[in-house]
Amino acid sequence: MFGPVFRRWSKKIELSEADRQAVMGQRWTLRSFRKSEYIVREGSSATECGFIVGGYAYRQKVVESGARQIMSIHIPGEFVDLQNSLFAKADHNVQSLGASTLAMLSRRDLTALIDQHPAVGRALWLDTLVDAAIFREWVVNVGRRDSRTRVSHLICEHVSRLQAVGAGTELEFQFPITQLELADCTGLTAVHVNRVLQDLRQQELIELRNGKLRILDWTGLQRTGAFDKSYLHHAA
Amino acid sequence: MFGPVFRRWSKKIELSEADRQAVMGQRWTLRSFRKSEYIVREGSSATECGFIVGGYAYRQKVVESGARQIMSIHIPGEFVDLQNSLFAKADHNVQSLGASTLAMLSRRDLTALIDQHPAVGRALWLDTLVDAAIFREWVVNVGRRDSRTRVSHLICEHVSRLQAVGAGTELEFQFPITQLELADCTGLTAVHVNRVLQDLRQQELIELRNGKLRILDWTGLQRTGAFDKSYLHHAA
DNA sequence: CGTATTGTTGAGCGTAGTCAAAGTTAGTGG
DNA sequence: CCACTAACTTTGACTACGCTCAACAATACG
Repeated sequence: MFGPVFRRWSKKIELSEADRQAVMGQRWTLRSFRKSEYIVREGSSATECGFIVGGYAYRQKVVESGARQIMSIHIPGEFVDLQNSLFAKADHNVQSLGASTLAMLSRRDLTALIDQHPAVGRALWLDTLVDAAIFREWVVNVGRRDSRTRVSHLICEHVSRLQAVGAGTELEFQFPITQLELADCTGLTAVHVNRVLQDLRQQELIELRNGKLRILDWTGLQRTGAFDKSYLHHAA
Repeated sequence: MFGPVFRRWSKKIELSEADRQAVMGQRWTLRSFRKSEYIVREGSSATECGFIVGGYAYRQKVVESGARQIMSIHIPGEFVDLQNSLFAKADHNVQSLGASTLAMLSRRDLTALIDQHPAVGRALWLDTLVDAAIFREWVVNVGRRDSRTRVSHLICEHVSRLQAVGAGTELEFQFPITQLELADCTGLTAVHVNRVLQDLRQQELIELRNGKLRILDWTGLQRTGAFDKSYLHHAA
């Protein structure tokens, strides 16, 4: 359960065995979420904070017109509502992408943990800095790239992050994202995403079907997506 | 010189007199930048870190096609390359908007300061969390709002942040942003920004001319920009 | 005073959006 | 296990918002 968390942290900071034990020794509560279920709601005061054990989750905001914009997708081992729980009120929503399981900890326990183990606090800080780098990249993606590049870039980022926590170099993942969600990630419409996906499939770059993503040409996909992973700050 | 910094921090965290003295006692170096001059370059390893004393700066990335996307604009009192200096390599550029002056500190001094004064470290962490909230809002702005709303929202954010550091409730600011820069903030072209600005002027919402911004109708502007400042986390 | 930068205008175009309907897959309960 | 339904994907025709290109005007600047 803690594997992905420590694997991620180990690339950025060294934790002592005591730090690790402290993290594992917390009173984590496992909670399951169904597809599209809300994990955190904008405006609520988060009393809990947690990381993903299985599945995916995304951050999201809904604008006046009713349109939704997704701002990031999170994978196992990542904390999803740290930012929200450190502020008085959550400024965005978090939803489950497909079904997911999270390990939750009370805000109180979390602050105590950070106080007693500064290295853990530092790790969490670095996490939020990487998160910020990813948000910046998304501004660029949505602001200055065409539809094909946008969608490809998104896929590249996701695959690259999975690889970094050791999901291996597999070229076939379970990725239960719908075209509507993909559209909300890229600032496009579902109809247009559909056309882009057909194009990418025809170019034999990827195949995304029935919640399963298959990378057919990883190099070509990175080229098409103008992807340079340095903003992810994966050591090595 | 430190006024805006402490004014901002005081809304989120309490600093002791010792903390404050420690900050002011550092060996800050003042540096001036000309319009559009680079403050940090992508790929460089930042050895210094600093905050804006006067003027503005923005974060930016250039994509393959040569297009530039601006990801945030920073005002006096804000730290601009904290994120970059905590990583091995900067993952984006920082440029001066108009002429600006920054107070710089070596990375080494900064880390020492944080270690000796945890409250200062905490304040900086909260800063980066607010930064992240702003990046998220920009993703939404660029991804899901039409051009008029986008430009209005950007202006609202800027004014709102200035007010928060006590630039008063003035309705006329010096804001030396060009239409090209505005376009790079919003993911539009300079030509289209020009047309949007004419529209906003005609609707008697704002007037932006010769580097001077005048708010004619603050309520109307917020409505047009679908602006809700809660994501800025200004206490009170 | 001359030159570079920025702002403005117009005409035509194209990427992505809208709307609507049919086809497909997944999920649920009888 | 099948039937029914809801969610998602695909297709086509048409539209529109914002882009491109190009030229000219105004402003800032050295």
